[in-house]
Amino acid sequence: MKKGERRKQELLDIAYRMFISKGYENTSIDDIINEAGIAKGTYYYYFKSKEQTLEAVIEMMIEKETEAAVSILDSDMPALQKMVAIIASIRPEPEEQPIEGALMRPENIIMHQRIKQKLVEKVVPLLSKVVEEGMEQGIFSCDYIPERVRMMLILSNELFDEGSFTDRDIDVFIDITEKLLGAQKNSMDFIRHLIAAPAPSDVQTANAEDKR
Amino acid sequence: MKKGERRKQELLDIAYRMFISKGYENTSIDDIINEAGIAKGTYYYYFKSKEQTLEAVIEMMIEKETEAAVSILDSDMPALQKMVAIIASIRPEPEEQPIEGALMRPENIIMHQRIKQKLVEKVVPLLSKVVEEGMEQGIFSCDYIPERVRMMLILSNELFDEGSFTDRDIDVFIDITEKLLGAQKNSMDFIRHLIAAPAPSDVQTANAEDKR
DNA sequence: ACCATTTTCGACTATTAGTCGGTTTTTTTT
DNA sequence: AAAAAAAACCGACTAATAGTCGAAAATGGT
Repeated sequence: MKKGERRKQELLDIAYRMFISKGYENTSIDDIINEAGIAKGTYYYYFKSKEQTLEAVIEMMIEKETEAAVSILDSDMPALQKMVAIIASIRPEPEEQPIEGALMRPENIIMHQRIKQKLVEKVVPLLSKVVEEGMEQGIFSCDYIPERVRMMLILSNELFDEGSFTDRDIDVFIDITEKLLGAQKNSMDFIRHLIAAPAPSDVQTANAEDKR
Repeated sequence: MKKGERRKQELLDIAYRMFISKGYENTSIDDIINEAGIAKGTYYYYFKSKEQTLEAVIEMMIEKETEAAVSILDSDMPALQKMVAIIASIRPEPEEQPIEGALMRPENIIMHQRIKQKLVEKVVPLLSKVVEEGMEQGIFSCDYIPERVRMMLILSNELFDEGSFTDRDIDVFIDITEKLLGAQKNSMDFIRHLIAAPAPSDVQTANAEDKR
């Protein structure tokens, strides 16, 4: 009952790596089992189908990405800072960025799409909590919070996940986010640093800046 | 030089119908050629690959859907009315709605995604023109028009293409669209009629809060 | 009638997801 | 420790399917 779990995790890790690097469609079961050094039957002892493997892999990714967000939520920073931190935490890590933007390549649309969908699903309640806190702190002012948060996330996903966005996109996105949540003009300028910046660290400074 | 064109169109029509009704993934080349009564080789004489067939089918759909929009643009209604008409014209026809919401089913994500993407690409310039006209008419007031229009379309696609949206979603979408384009409060309520049929429009309360 | 071009054919290959009955390994029971 | 049961594993096999290829048939101009 223990060995099985380890094996399943091993297969999951391999699948994860291969899906990311070569894409879901371009990864065959044979690829996976060769890498793992096991037989076909063993693979299907652990997974009902390739499809289901994808499901599990995505589940795993989302889990990993949201657990950081949850701990941020439970901390006691001010709402805006939480927002910064959470949004930063759900941006895909560089290692997860498949080579040559493979995630955006046509053959990987499925995986990409699913990840986005699940991520939104998971993050909406978290960010909604933050917005509620922000309302108490007088930073935000709006109704229908989950719906608004969801739209914000959808927009951010669709606009910025693919590499091709402009400064104008960012400007408009900030503008609309502020209006969406009823925030002060320019109060959400920190978003700029979360998106475009090739600079690695500096998540802390984001908050420092918007108190002008 | 004539027969070929007809045949290609015929295959395209068959592929279109089958992709829509059974989904892209669930339609095999054999399905198509059986329906058409031709041999494998003939099919591949006209199409390089299944993938490329999908490309052509989508091209065809988009073309059909946008040509109506273009003629609306060229007419001389007031801007708001044009907007209504164009948005209405790009909503998928019932016949194109695959059975049982097949377009949203996982196996059809690819096709669905591509259609949305291409449609946005095509419609952004058209609606941008309308918004420009609307600005001259004093209805809208904003900068970065194409970016804003694009966001509006992305949101509408992601929110309303799948069946699962609420009245709240519509309310927030209207609110945000007005703010996005700098339109008068409630001036874009007509969107409600373009999206959902069932609900009576009494749920006006959404924006009552943030009037300041 | 002849040739070139276009169109058509269908058998064949290659890849791949998934199945199945049996074998080995591990754990539990006696 | 032996036997039984359960878990983990094996790999040959099936079925589906995208795509290839060389040859045959239709077409059209001269």
